[in-house]
Amino acid sequence: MPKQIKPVPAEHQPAQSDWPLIRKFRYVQRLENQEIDALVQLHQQTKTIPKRKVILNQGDANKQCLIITDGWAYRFSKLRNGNRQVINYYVPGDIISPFALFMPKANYSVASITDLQVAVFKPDHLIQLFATHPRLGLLYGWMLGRNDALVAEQVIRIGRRSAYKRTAHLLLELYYRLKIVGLYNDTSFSTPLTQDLLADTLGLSIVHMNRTLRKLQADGMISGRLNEITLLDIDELMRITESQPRYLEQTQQISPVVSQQK
Amino acid sequence: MPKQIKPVPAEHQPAQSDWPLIRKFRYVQRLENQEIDALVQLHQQTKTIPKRKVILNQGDANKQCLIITDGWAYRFSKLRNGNRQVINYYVPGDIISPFALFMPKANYSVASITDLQVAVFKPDHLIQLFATHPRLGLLYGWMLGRNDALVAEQVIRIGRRSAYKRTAHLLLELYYRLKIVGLYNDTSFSTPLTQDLLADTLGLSIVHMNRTLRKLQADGMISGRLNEITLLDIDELMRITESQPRYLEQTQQISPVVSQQK
DNA sequence: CGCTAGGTTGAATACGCTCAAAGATCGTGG
DNA sequence: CCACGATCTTTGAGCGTATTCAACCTAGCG
Repeated sequence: MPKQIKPVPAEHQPAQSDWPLIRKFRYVQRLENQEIDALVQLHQQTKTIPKRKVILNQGDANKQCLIITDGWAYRFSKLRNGNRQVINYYVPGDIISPFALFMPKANYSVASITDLQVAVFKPDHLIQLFATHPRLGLLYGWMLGRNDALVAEQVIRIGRRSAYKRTAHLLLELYYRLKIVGLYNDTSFSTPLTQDLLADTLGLSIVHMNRTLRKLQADGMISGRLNEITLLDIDELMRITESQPRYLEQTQQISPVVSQQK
Repeated sequence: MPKQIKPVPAEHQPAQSDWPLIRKFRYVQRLENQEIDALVQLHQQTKTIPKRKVILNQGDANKQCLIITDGWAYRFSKLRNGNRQVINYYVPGDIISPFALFMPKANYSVASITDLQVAVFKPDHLIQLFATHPRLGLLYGWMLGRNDALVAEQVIRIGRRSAYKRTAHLLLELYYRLKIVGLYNDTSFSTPLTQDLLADTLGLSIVHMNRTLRKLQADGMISGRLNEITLLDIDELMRITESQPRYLEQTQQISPVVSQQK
């Protein structure tokens, strides 16, 4: 039973179309009803995946795309010595295997953290989706670009930031991502993360991860546990981490009018 | 005057179509002549960019795509304290701003290392390119997926690998990437990298970068300077870094036959 | 031939790691 | 409803990898 905060309704859209992915798209782009319908189609087939399960192994065939509608997952690589590195998280509205249409095999493993509610679609489905709704193709591309920025940000975090700033920066990022799909509560949000997983995300040891979180707490930056964390001083967090959620938002209309594609 | 090793000719293709980007695509996919022609079109307008110049600033409008045909560049972010983190390199055959069609603004800065020879095209050009040649759309998607793997690999490198392994791993990656576009010589390749730039790529200090390179040399793993480096024991390098150039290659035919898209 | 960017080396320091052990918390079954 | 096990969190102590500071060396270029 996922303990997400109840989503706040977006604008005024029929309940059926209130999937997190659609919410994410509508956050950056006005959608026609037709387009919304087509995206709802993508959510036709749903499936549940138990928590703590490896969904995809490095090298597996990329047979399907999964849209997360509830729960969290992560993409990772495991080294021989047992070290694990988390590349990115998937939260509601994110697609697992977004490149399935283009790449025959998965380059990295993916595992669920919580029980997962997903919509399954065949990669091929995208071909006709984009042919029928070119703007959705552009939105899909936007999503890929956003994912790219997310991973680039992860590089910067672990490459040139101290443990303290890494942690603060990631927490901010998660806050903003969840906010976009409505999974927040003022300056609090809930996560299924453990310190262990966070450590493997930020390239730190568990011990140091713990000490860093304690320090953020002692400094009055955060409060609560990971399962329900509150950012106490967002301005200061933004300042010290030099965060610019710009890479999450890009609020301009992507393509006011797309040239008629035939 | 870029001092690249002279490319070896790929298969048996007219000289005009021997652009690195096309070579990269043909490495993973058989192309029809029509498709090659269309890609050659993309290279119509060329341009030279001087070395050590910032080509794109974080936040700049993504007005054009640049295909590198000669030279190196890198994408990076600069922090307030002066720290710089390199996210990825661009070598011949790579596209700068591949998401320009989808994202209005650049999320990160890009700078040239060497003098750059580039082909310039308008992002919009891709729309009709993909409409006319759907398989090129898939190849473009493949390229984006490959870039994603490249950055993910960078995360793993700096997150959970020692300085020694990071360095070895990056050198191997560069070797394989250059090999695909023909810029290699047995187990040697030339780079315009400095230890300073490498350090900012791998999240190390210059001093430690230097010591690490010295150690790799002392261990008989590499020889020569960065401007013309030789990998002396590729098998061993692959073993200790657990490298799997799979993420660069994915040699399967991406889409034997694409369903007719109208 | 001197300047400048880049490379090299030594020494002291620090950030984060490992090892070790003890508390907390939560789910589950008796 | 309590007890137990499993997972997760916390804390202490010693160590090591990589950092910083400082200096000197080297090579290419004008």
